[in-house]
This record gives sequence, C-alpha cells and structure tokens, in this order.
Amino acid sequence: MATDRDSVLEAAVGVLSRRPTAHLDEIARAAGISRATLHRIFPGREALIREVGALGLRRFSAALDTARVEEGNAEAALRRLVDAVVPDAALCAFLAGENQLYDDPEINDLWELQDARVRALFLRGQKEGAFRVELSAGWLSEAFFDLVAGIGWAVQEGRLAPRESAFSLAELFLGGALRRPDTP
Amino acid sequence: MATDRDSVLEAAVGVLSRRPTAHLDEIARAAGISRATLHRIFPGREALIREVGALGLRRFSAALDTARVEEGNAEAALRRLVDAVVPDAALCAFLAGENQLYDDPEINDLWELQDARVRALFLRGQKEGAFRVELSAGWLSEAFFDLVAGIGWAVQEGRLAPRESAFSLAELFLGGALRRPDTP
DNA sequence: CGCAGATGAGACATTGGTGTCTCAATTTGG
DNA sequence: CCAAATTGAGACACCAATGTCTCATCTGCG
Repeated sequence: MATDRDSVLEAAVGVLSRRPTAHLDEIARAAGISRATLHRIFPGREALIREVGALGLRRFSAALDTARVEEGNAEAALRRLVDAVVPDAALCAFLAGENQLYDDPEINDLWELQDARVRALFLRGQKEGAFRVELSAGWLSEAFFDLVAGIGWAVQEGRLAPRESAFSLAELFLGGALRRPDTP
Repeated sequence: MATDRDSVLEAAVGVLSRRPTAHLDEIARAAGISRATLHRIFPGREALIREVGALGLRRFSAALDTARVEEGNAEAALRRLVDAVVPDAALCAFLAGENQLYDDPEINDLWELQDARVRALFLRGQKEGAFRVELSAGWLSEAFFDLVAGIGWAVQEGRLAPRESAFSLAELFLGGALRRPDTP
C-alpha cells in the first residue's frame, strides 16, 4: 500500500528538513524501520530524496487545488491557500532548501507548473487591484514560498505554535509588519 | 592578510549557499585557488564551514551597527537595516540554510546575540506603535530573516535584480502584499 | 502446527570525498 | 640573478556512508 511509503516519506521529511545530510540510519530510525527495509522501499538515497520532493510537490499541488486558487477574488484565494498549505509547511521547507532537487527535469517541470499557478494568482490579484503592483508577481510568489518554508521550520523547532502559524503567515504576508493608523 | 581569507570565504558562500554539499574541489575552483591551498588556509571542511558562518555573523552584526538599529524610530531603523544587510544577503541565506552551524556553541551564542538585537528592535517598534502587536516579535524577527535569505537566493539565481532587492524586501515586509485603498 | 513472506540485525565490499604528502613550477624578495 | 617561499597538480591512504548480501526472527494465514 502507498500509505506505507508515504508514512516513511513523512518521517524522512521530519529529519531531512532540518539536516539535509542526515544519514540513512537516522532516517530509517525516524521512520521506525530498519535500514534494510528502507532500502527495500527506496533503491537508494537519491531515490528517497526525489520521492520526498515529489511528495512535497504533490501536497503543494493538492493545496492549490483545495484552495481553488483560480477562483474568486485573489485575497480570499490566498487566504484559502494559506490554510491549505500550512499543514504541509515542513514539506515546503524541504522543497525550499533542497535546491539539488531541481536538477531532476521531472521535479523541475512539476515545480514550474505549481509556481506558475501561484504567480498567476498574484498577477490576477494585481489586475484586480487587490495586490500591490510595485512588487513583481515573481517576487511575491517567491517571498510567499519563503515564508511558508519559514513557518515550517519555526513550527518544527517549536518557535511558533502550530495554531498560530496560519494567522502569522497570512497576516504578515498580506498586511506587513507595519501597524496601520487607519482605525483612529 | 585577512583579506585573502575573506575573499576565499566569499567565494565559498557563492557556492555553498546554493549547494551546501558542494565538494572542496568546487569551492577551491570558485575561489580561484587549488584544493591544496584551500587546505593550507583552512584545516578542513568543517573549519571552512564554520569560518563562513562566522563571517556571515560578523557581517550581520556589522549591518546592525551600521544601521544603528537601537536608535531613532523603529520603522526608520528597520529600513536602515534593510539597506545595510542587503549586500550580505547571500551570507544570510547561508546562515539560514546551514542549521548544522548552530551545533557550535560559539556560533550559536553569537547568533543569539544578533537575533536578540533584531527581536528588541521589533519589540521596541511594537511599544512605539509602529509595528503590529498581533504578530509576535519573535515571528517578525524570524520572518524578516527568512525574507533576507530569500532575497539572497533570488538575487544569486538571477530571479531578482540587485537594484530592486532592498525595495522589494522593505516594502513587502513592512507593507505586505495587499494594496491599501487609502489613496482614493 | 507449518509455511510463506516480510523484517531486522549484522557483515561485507565499494566508493566518493577528505586529509596528507611530494615535487615541479611559479612568484617574491633580497 | 639567486634563494626562499608559495602555489598547483597529482598521487596516495583513510574513512565514513552507501549499497548489497545473508541469516535469524517475527508475523500472518491456511
């Protein structure tokens, strides 16, 4: 069953998102299986890393679907995306850190696809007048992903409460750090 | 002369911030020296990594000094910090990615010190009424650093023009992605 | 109970990177 | 111009992680 593979991959993320160079021993232990079994499931380290990346992209893609980012007004869509992506923030943190992944054309193409959807969301929002136009859609898209990854790391290391993460992400990204003197 | 060491370290950052597992061969070539000479300057890989981290922290600390983050109103101080830190964004990107670094107590202590200064800046800004209080100073501090690192990566990979980087960082972080309907 | 399949523990060879060395070539300084 | 020092290129041993194997153990099922 695929659930087995995925549960191993999830355990791997927990280790790899912090220490990308963790030994297979450590990953196997984290997954609660032996190194031998880990090898039976994944042909080798490279394959494991690739599978983790693929899982991350599948989850991110699924989050975009769940949030229906192509529908409704852009701000609401982004807020939905935040809620949908926060549970998989650790996966995204891994995707952000493991640049090596994008050497694989398949992974890279899949990433381009998802990234294009996010960029399109920001472009749409700019046209709608919801998002600022002084910042390029490309930068907005990249910065958003950086903050998602940041959320993932912060939660994982206990610096941020999981319950606060969606709020913290959405509010900072959308509203910025400055307090608005608009409610006098 | 220390300039020699630092120039090698700078070259190392250029490689390591993208591929933390780059071989010493590659780093030496990037620095324009042989692997033998690299070994003569730094006893080994571990030492090299540590020195790069230390350089990053020195630069970050210097940026905090240059920006005089403890003086004046918090928003202006943060804008000064942005300008001061952007040239060393790649170093910061390395610091953000290399969690392993913080196993070294000396590095970790130095980081704590700088991080405390940034947190204090946000706390001060919140008390002044400049920064939002719904977001914790800790999260503001961490998110700021995430975005600095993001700037470093984006510039290095050519996705963001260096000339735009300070503006993009300051505007997004302070103002957020949402357009303000306050100038009708 | 007995069998088939899966798993864990450990041994073993391989390998790629690192650390160390030597020596020739180049540069520096007198 | 020569001597000293530095560097680059390459050879070499070492080591740790990986990949592969075997075998004992455990589990599920008839």
